[in-house]
Amino acid sequence: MEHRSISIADQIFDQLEREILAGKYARGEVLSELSLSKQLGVSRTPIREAIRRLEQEDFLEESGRGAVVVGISKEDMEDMYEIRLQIEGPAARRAALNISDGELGEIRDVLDLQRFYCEKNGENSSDQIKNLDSEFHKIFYQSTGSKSYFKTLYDLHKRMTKFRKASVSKQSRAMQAHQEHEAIYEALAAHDPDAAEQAALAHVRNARARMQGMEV
Amino acid sequence: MEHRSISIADQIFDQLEREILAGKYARGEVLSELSLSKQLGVSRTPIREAIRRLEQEDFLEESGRGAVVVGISKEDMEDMYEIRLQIEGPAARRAALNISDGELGEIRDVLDLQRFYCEKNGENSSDQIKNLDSEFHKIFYQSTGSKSYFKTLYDLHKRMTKFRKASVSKQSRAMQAHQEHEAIYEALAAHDPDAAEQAALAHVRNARARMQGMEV
DNA sequence: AAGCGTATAATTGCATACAATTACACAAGC
DNA sequence: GCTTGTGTAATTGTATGCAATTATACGCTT
Repeated sequence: MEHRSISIADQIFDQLEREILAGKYARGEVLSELSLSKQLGVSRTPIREAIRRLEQEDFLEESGRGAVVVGISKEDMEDMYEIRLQIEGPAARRAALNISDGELGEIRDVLDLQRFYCEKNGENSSDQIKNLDSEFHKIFYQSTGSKSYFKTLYDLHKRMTKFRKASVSKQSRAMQAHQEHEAIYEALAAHDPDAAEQAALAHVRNARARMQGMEV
Repeated sequence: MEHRSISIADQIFDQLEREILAGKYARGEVLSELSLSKQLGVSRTPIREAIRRLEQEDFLEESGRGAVVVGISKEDMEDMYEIRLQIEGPAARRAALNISDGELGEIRDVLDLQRFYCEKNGENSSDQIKNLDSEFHKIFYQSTGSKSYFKTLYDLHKRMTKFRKASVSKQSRAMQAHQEHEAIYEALAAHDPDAAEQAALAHVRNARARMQGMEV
């Protein structure tokens, strides 16, 4: 084999990351190795590894007693939107030029599912919509063909997801975001850099506007 | 105490990161937990933790047999310069407005030392100059007062450092970079956003030009 | 009642043992 | 000659034990 198999530590890292991004843990909440290990039925070692990696990602922060969940301030959010407004245009241009048919298909599937959940508006639709939102941006950024654009933008996106707990839960806003995603998709499918840039920037601007109407 | 004390794992993480950035390990080289633990005289546990954090930072990559040092392509470097050109201007403007006297003093000290090593051009001046270069950018980015600008730009800078093995070793280029740093310092000390933006962008452009004349 | 010091409980840091996986070499078969 | 299979060595994955650090509660002093 070329790669190590998926370890317990990997699974726990993914799970904790997902849960943190989903807002399961309040900011400032303490995660202790021992309690997590008892709760999840594994030893402290893989838990420890997952926590350390999350600390490295700045999702957790060490303190005297356990790892605490870090919060994001509204100012941080504004800064991240500002940064995205500067680099997401060129990224969209690249994506329009480089995106493959396979990637377009993946995005198409994601968007169809997203529309489904938006219209359904069921019990846990909110989490699903947020996951699909991440998936959309992941493929979009990957299609730039640039490791650095992808890493920079996707890191920002993950960070921002943590803040958007309640934001996308309102159906009208979720639908609005979905339609902006569709516009980006159209531009990418047409391999039109100008349209892609415009659509991507409009999406960031609108997302920022939606965020600003919220309380922290 | 509020914080955990500096652990062996932390020290090893710092050391390995520094060594990787200094180019001690060739790209593709394999770091095994056991050999590192024997070599450094500690158990595998802290080694393991350091390696996992470095993997999280994309400096190492897991493979079937140990963690391998990841390389950076010239294309990646170009992309990172492109990204920096887009966000380093606004960052410099913020820094000019927000920087404290304390931070200005720290930068002053770093630049004086850097000049010293540039003129000395001794045996291991190259490593020192590179460390001071990182230190300069670290303080510079911190002085934006924005966590997100700092994280985004400093991440990019660390990544790029890995590539610049031989670049700053040439004395003339090191001195050139130093003078560009001085120009940024002047603008920051004068709290002049326009000048800071110009100086920062000029530095990025020149660094890119210096890089482009190199072989991979 | 407020502050300080100590004892104790909880938690992390590290080491080590063992299991499981993976890679590698070498030989057999086609 | 190339592939395939097997055995062995090397390496990682996980659990656990113990030491050390840290936080917390409680009693003492002022």
